[in-house]
Amino acid sequence: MVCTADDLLGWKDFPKGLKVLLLKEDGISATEIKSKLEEMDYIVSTLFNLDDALMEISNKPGSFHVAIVEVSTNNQHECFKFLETARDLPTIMISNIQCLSTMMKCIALGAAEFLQQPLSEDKLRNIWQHVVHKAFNAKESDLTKSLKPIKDTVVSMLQLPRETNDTEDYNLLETENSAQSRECENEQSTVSDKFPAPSTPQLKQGCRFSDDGDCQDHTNFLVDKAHRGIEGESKSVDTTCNYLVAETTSDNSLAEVTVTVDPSTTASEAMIKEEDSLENSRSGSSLVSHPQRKENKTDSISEVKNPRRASLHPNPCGKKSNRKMKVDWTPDLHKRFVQAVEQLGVDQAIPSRILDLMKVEGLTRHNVASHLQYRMQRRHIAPKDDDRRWQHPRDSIQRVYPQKPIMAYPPYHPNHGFSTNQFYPVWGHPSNHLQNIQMWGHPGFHTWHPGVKFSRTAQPE
DNA sequence: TTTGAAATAT
DNA sequence: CATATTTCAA
Repeated sequence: MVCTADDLLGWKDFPKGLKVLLLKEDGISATEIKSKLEEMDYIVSTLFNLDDALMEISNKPGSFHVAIVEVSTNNQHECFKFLETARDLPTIMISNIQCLSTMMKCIALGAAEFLQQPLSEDKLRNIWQHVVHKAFNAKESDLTKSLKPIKDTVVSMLQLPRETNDTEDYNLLETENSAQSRECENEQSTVSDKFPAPSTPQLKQGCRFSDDGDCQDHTNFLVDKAHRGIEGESKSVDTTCNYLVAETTSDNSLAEVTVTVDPSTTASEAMIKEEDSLENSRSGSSLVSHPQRKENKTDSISEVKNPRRASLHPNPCGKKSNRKMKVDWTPDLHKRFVQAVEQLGVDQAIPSRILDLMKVEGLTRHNVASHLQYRMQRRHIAPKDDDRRWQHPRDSIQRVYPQKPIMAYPPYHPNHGFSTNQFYPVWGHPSNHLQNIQMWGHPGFHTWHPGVKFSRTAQPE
């Protein structure tokens, strides 16, 4: 092993020490590539035929981080076999031939990338990306001994120093956000913590960390995303990142689009909502970043964090607000909320589940709970107006429940048109808001008693 | 630990 | 007042 988890701190120049298996029949150019890679501090083992290579990886499983395999017209079969055998090893195909079907087959068999020769330095230098990609896509249990340290390292690099100290940081985050636009290039000791996070239109800046249990740091988010397959199978490792974002279109339907975000510009999109802020441009409300105050749950690498960071960013306002910034419940955000609730049905519509369904990064369960409560109260006080605002004109997800609203209905009803203008969210028919309150409070209680008010606790009026 | 309601803050 | 967060008891 090049590096164990304990070596993390010592792993200064990240790609350094990654072990590369080079399978290439042409010894001369193999040597060339090898030496180039070694200049970049990769550790290269050259194998000249398939059998040796396969033996190497089977004898010492986990002893390579990445493989580079040359495919030619003659050895395709062998290459395919390699790919099939070495599924766990990120494998980069290199070739002098340009055969689409060969390329496709390689990729289909799991090749990480197909590179045309000659190989540029950049291509070679960046092969580590596939290792990281692999490390993050593999299930925790599948992480080999060689992959685990990689992941840990990357995690530690992405880890935010700011999470230990509280309040001070988020003001600086704001200032940073405006200016940090291109801080992505030279990361060494101060590794970027602005790793571009996926963002939704509502949440233009994807870096909001909450301090409670809902906190998902970027790393976790990425991992999570990978596990859910949201990001798709894209193995291409580029300098840009593909993000899947949800976009609310004008007709109120939720569409998913993939956008390509250049990491260097992502942050410029960040917008912080603050009372004095120069008007947030319309397009985006935004969640804002938070002070981190309590424990950091980043067990394994907690000591990696960089305490200097805090002092780097004096709090310009001297303001010590521990209070979280408000979440701006934009119509779009609210829409997602409503849809989540509808999908769940009233029985299941509890904050944590709603939160799950909403899939809005940075939003906390508390936010959702609060919103839930608030909306319910509103409903109680001013049912009419509010209800109107809740409805989604062309969105047929909503149903009218003339009778007892029971939950069991399919999650989506894409184009179900209603001709009535009596659209009310399942939980909130204006004339029944009291009952609804009762129902929300007591999911198990199914009898519907119009006009009877229930509440869990006495309501001081 | 999570929830809904109540208390507060902005 | 509106609307969010925080607190708190269950």
